[in-house]
Amino acid sequence: MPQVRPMRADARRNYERLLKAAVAAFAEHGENASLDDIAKRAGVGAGTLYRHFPTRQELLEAAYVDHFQALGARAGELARELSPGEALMAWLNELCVATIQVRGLKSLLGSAVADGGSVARTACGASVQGAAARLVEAAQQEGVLRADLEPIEVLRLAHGVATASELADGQGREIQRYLTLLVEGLRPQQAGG
Amino acid sequence: MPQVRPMRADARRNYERLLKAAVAAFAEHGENASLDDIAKRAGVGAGTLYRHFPTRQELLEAAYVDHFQALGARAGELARELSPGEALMAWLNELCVATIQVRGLKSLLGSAVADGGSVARTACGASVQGAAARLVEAAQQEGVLRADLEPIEVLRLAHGVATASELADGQGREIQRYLTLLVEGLRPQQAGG
DNA sequence: ACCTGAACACCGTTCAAGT
DNA sequence: ACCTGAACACCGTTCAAGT
Repeated sequence: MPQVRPMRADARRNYERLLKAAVAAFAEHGENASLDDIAKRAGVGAGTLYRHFPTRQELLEAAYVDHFQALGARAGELARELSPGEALMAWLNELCVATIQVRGLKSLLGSAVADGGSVARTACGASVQGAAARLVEAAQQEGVLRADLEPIEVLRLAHGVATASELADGQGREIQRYLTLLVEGLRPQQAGG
Repeated sequence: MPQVRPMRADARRNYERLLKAAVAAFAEHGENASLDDIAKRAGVGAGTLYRHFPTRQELLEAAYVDHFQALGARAGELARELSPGEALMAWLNELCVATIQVRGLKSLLGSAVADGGSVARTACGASVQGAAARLVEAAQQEGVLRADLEPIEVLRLAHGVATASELADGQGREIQRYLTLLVEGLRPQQAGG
């Protein structure tokens, strides 16, 4: 393990200023917020931004790492409070709400579940995938979820539900309905089902 | 009805060149292809592009109108060849394939089913929505599709399935599987269902 | 009525010079 | 080792001048 050298004081301060400015800018303008503007807001040169965050993706991940961790932690809470099936549904619902309502988060969540996505093994992707794996497996053992589903497939389908809900009203009032449709299927329900 | 004045000969020629260049550029670089490059390829000034197509969206719609009409026509063919349930499934499958595989088409299909989308009442949006309405209603009358579904909801969910499939492999090998999951639901299948 | 292309504003990215 | 900010390339959009 190579020692991680501590940052020089000015570097550390600039890093934190950049992160703070990025969080604000992404929240305000979405994932395509101007990098130049972020550097300006942080009071640093453009080159300094690139030194700390060579790609927009890396800056996005750093800006949203708290959200990802919160989603992961939330899975544990729900698993303690609810039955496996209910916990999975409740968590997917919150995931979809965050996907739509937290500006800039959607593309990051998308790449966290994309095939070969660069985020897949970062802290961000890992926490969401780990949470999904635990909830999905518990629901499968209870027999309330198809056994042939991979956790990442459930995440991808939830991303699809969020996308569909976003098309419906841009806010997320249809998330519950579309999630239910996904779980129950589009075929007519059996009487007494 | 105001008479539509025929275009001046040079204007008409430029319009067609722009459209041809746009089709090629969108196919090559996706929906964000450079407008400046399109004008250059067409051999016209940038201003001429804006005169004919004031927004990127309008140029996109013009470039993909054939695809939309083909999708609409395809619904009729499938309705003649298959049962209502099968026709709907087959058409949604083709729709998802086009969503993923035809470069530049996805965002246009998205806005065609978005709430209050500007495309909703253009020829593009109308042909897809009309096709979906006929297939959905036929399937509902056969009793193979939930009666509480609006056609546009089915289109939105299909867009979600396409998105999920795109995350899976970028091509569409999972479309059939994810569509089936949507129709049958994520709950375990009943024995003999 | 339509076209051209220069002009402007904005953004991402790099890099020489500075500390 | 890190920072600054000018420089470059690229793009979208507008508009004065031209036919």
